[in-house]
Amino acid sequence: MPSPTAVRPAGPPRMSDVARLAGVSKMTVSRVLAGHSVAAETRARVCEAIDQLGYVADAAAGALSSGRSEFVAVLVPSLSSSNFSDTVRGLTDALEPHGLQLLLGDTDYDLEREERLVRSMLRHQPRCIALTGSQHTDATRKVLERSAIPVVEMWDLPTHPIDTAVGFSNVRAARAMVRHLAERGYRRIGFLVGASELDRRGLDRLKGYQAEIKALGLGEPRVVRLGESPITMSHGGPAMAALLERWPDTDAVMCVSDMSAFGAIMECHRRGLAVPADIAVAGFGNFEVATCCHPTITTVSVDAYGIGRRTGEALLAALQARDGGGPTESKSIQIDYTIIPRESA
Amino acid sequence: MPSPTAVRPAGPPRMSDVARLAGVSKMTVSRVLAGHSVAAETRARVCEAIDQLGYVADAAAGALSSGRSEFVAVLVPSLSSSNFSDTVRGLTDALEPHGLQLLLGDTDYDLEREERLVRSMLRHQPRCIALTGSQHTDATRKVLERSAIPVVEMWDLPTHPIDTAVGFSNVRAARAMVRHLAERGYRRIGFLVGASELDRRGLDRLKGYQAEIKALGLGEPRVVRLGESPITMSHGGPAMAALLERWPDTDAVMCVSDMSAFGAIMECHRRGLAVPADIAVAGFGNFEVATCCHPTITTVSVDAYGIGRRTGEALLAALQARDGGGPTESKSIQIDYTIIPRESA
DNA sequence: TTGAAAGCGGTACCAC
DNA sequence: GTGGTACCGCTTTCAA
Repeated sequence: MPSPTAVRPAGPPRMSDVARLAGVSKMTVSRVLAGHSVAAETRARVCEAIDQLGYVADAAAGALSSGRSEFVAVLVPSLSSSNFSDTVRGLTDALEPHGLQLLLGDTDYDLEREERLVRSMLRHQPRCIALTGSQHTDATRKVLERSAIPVVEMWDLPTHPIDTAVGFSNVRAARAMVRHLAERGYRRIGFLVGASELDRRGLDRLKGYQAEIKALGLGEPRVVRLGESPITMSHGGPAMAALLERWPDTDAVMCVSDMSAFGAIMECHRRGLAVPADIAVAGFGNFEVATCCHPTITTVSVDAYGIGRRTGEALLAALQARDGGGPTESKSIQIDYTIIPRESA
Repeated sequence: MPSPTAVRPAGPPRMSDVARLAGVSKMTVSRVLAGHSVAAETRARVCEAIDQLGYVADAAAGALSSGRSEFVAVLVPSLSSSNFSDTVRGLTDALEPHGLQLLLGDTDYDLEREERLVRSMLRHQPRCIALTGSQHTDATRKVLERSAIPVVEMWDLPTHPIDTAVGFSNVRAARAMVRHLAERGYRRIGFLVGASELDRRGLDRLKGYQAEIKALGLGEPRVVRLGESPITMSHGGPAMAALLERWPDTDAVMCVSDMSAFGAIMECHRRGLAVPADIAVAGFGNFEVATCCHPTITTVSVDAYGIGRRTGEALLAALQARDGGGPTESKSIQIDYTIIPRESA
């Protein structure tokens, strides 16, 4: 025996329910929610009704109706790398206060997967999107262009960014580290990096290493390529072993990340090699392990959080420019990096 | 001079555009997209039109119309902890093949923030939601109940789960580790943990430590509470220092996580203490650092990925049960943990 | 300051 | 197998 007024089967309350309870129209409820001007008394009644019903506005309906979602799509290669989770935090801090909701995905260093994720996220009509790196499939580029939303590429400074880029030159950062080691008197410098072609930032660091070794006339590069991205702590040990096997007289090792450097140092401990007395080790990224490890690790500090923060700000600026009808000017935003000398090199 | 056919201002193509180009109705396009039965030839024409226009279906419209989104809300305390990012990966692997999209948020170990995020995510009408831990504000519980979607709590086995739980007893796991150390002959066992009241899993481990120390008659507990969650590598050093200051004759230390244990071991290195000869150290979580560190760290291995995976499966089951009209049976799913003896203890 | 009507872009449902 | 129609829940627009 259904009561004559209760027609809807059940389900959560709707805006019309709130309106009825408050004795106003849907529009007034909508205005209260949007923070538009409504008589204080009316507003109070509406708020009370909302509370009483536990009303939660449907974002999908709102997005459909207004033609704008509150999503920002964000793609990083790996969520478990502290690098990228710091970047995500920066993005969150920049965007959340503006009522934007991150739609997060990890590509697992796989460009095909990136493409799938981009497509999937685009279905939700994000206001803008942040990608990591400058390498994307042609299809990804095309679909992004067609979507016509602001795009920021992070962690790199591509020569031809899709739109805006926030990052630094991994090539130059690596060169700076080679110079640092050379200035300390090291001459037989090796480099440990992953074997995968997918980690462009790692490959850029390798390229920088090779270039500077050549520029300084330090002989043949001593490169060990081993393991998959993301490079983790387990990488450094075997890579260091391989390096010492092939070039036993190596006096310094640069690693593609602090994770690898840590593994390398532990391998030295196991072999009874003193760091840096017998062999110096340098990392990249200034991860926490670099400061906690014994010895502490000389590294390149990159402001991962800042990359996220600046990316968020760039996206906001692009959205505002768009709303204001202003020109969407694309640019490259350079993030600083610093060599941090510590005990290991 | 706008052409007479081009009425819409611009914007991305719509389903009606695809339909017109393919010479079919919107419904047929919709069916093609949904994989329903459509004549092969018709389907081909529609697909071609989709390709040609670069059409991307609007998920918000679909969700509104069908009354079901493809979102799964997921809340973890911290994205940068490898524990939780492994869990997220497990969830992704379980849910993505079913076309579900993760809506990810990190609470930063803050229950108020969790409440805000839950509210915010609920606006998107997620099909279900996974939370971390068993502690939530009353408002969070209420709003979840009202939402009437399946809820899974991860990483813990609450006595009164909201709905379903996937986890293990942190109390019992910690007790097991105390027993392990006692069996190895250690008697003056300390415990390092964060000072915050917010990390319930850490506090449960502390509780387990205290209970087992008492049960075994190992004297007064030696507890150092220091630092904020999430506990990172930087925690262990100062905490170890504080412990040795207060109880210099300590012969073994349990840490709330491997991160802390690593920091503690490095502190021992700095002080010239041999691990485990002078002092044993045990961790929790079986993080990568535990296997790479020298000495390798004795720890409690927890299947973080499995928690995510099982949670995803539980959510899928709940959704199916719901669709099938079956009863939504709530339950606790127990995840295994194992003591892994290594060099450090 | 408030309300009524139209419609956002899809899908469910029922005819054909 | 395919098309027409109503409608999901909200915001826009315009009128009162």
